[in-house]
Amino acid sequence: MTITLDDIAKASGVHVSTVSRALNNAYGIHSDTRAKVLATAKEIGYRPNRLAQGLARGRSRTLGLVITDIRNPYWTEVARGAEDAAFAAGYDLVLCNSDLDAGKQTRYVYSLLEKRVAGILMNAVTGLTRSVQEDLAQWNVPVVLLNAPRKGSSFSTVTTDTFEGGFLAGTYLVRLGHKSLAVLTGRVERSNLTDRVKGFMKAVNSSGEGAVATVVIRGAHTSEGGYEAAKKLLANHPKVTAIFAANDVMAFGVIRAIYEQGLKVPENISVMGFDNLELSGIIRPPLTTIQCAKYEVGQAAVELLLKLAQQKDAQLPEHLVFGVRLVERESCRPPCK
Amino acid sequence: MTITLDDIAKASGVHVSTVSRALNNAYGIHSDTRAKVLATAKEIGYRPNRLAQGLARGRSRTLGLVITDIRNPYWTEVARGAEDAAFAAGYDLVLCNSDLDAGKQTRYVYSLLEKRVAGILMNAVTGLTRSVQEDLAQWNVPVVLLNAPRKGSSFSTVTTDTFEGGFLAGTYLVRLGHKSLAVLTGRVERSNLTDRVKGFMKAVNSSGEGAVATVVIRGAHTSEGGYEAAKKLLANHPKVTAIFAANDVMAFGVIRAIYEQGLKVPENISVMGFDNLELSGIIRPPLTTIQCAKYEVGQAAVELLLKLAQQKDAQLPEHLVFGVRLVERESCRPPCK
DNA sequence: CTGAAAGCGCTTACAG
DNA sequence: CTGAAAGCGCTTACAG
Repeated sequence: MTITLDDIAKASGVHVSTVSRALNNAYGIHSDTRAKVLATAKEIGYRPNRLAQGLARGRSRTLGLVITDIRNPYWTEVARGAEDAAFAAGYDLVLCNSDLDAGKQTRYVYSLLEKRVAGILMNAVTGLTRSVQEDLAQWNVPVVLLNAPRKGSSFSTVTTDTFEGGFLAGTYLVRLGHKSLAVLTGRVERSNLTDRVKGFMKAVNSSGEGAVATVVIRGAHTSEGGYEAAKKLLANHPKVTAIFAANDVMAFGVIRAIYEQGLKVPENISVMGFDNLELSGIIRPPLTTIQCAKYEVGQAAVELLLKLAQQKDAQLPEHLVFGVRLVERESCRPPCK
Repeated sequence: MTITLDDIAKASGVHVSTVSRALNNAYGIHSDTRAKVLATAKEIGYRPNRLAQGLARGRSRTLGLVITDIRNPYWTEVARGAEDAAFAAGYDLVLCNSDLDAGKQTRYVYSLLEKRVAGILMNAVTGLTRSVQEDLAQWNVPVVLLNAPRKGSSFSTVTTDTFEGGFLAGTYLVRLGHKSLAVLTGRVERSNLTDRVKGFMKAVNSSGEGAVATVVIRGAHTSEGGYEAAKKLLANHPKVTAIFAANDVMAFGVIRAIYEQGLKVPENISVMGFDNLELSGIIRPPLTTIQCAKYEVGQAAVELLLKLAQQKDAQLPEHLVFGVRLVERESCRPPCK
């Protein structure tokens, strides 16, 4: 039923190995032969069996993308960039939502390995036990991490300068005159968030303006998480005049919580996000936030992965960092006295 | 370097075919043998080569998901539902963003076919030429479409009752007292949108209230598309008091355009969406919209796909339709006189 | 430049 | 219940 190399071989009167070479554009093939093979392949509607190809070559043209959750708009953008780059290179992308669950993450990784993927893009290896991480390194399949590099790790990374982003945010709010600031961040495991918090803290504490950002509240990095964290914050720390949410989605929840209390943004409380999602410019008030690469991160990560995959043996890990920029919109202003 | 069935066979003193049967839990294996094989497999860290398995079995445990764009939150939800269902069944999901581009769609389909996927989930087959569609049917791989069934098509579908959704929206706005309504919809090819517009029109025209919804403006089904369409509408049809956007994302853009004109929602103009995205309850004003299944659509589509894949030969197509429900929030009210 | 053969790592009738 | 063998559809040294 399905058409194989052998069918082309018979139809064009050459050996199957010659057909293979012609199709793969290998050296040492007479151009007439190649032309004939290509023509009959097209004529009889040949479609290569990628499974057989992968088995023979020892590697498939597939990439794995393991992220927390595709529903987080940040990852959605990253995924789109990754998929576009993969498609452009003739690879396809397997989507894996780990929910940052160690068990799922591990299962995904082994599943990808078993498929002999050409490379793996991952959110983070936090959650993978040391033994799984070693296993992963043993398999000698290129891995690019999408979070900040950890010292001693052998994995490459493509990421954003989140520390700088946090620093910009902190500097901006302090300049606006805020003295009592709060940070809403995600769970501890997400080192990314920690970096932006560190940057923010540094800006606030080193400003010499007497501003303080003692309040750090942790919640899920979702709009619901932001909402809950903000409610807690408003109840316990009424003097806070500016809130830095660790990402825009959390900021959306923060704004909702503030309005529910009968307060307004930015009149009563300033709110800043991080990520600059498309929607952040659309909601009201338009959100002041930190612009960072998302699509480009996914794209660059795939390109790096493919480059690593091209190389013979394991190489030194590479680290790519994208810059950030503050996007001033309407959700922040000086505190009212 | 990699561990194969043969290694297990040697290590446990049985033939490779016995190892295969033990691992696959086939009938007619002595339980002691199985136990021993399983134990040594685990001990030496065996990982099956899915490529070889797929080749031998003639099918891989992979599913393809071809959608317009993962960045559209509607598809994001569908994709997550699909991925969860696939993961639960031990399959993985290849993500394909077609942008509704005929060429890309075609390339994706063939790419999936070449990988011998167990099934394909697709946005729509519009864009595929008749010959590609026939080709697809020939391959005998189950396909589930995520849009309304077309008569004469042999593909199964899992979808939402968008006509009813449009009807609910129209009925609601007319009851509120609106006489001059507008619809903002997407490009013509997206039959889904057409159905919801038809339902809306029917409700308005059959209301007996003298309401009219003549204005239909087409734009991209993105927030930008909604923004542009609304600007045009506001300029040319100042009497319109209610706008039905074909999806929530467009509605976000509509609201932005209205505020930019110095008007307010719902004070001056009511706005309704369709989809009930998570963000629709978070923005201000919270959006009145039509709730429809998204995650569940993806999930059900994968389950149907897997069911079809289980069956021997081609079956009659199945059609699953999810119901809808109006979610009343704050973006609509009676028109001011 | 091309053919013949072995091999990639599994599965699955076929014997026994 | 288990072994031996053929086969899935390619690729790739090895000869010539």
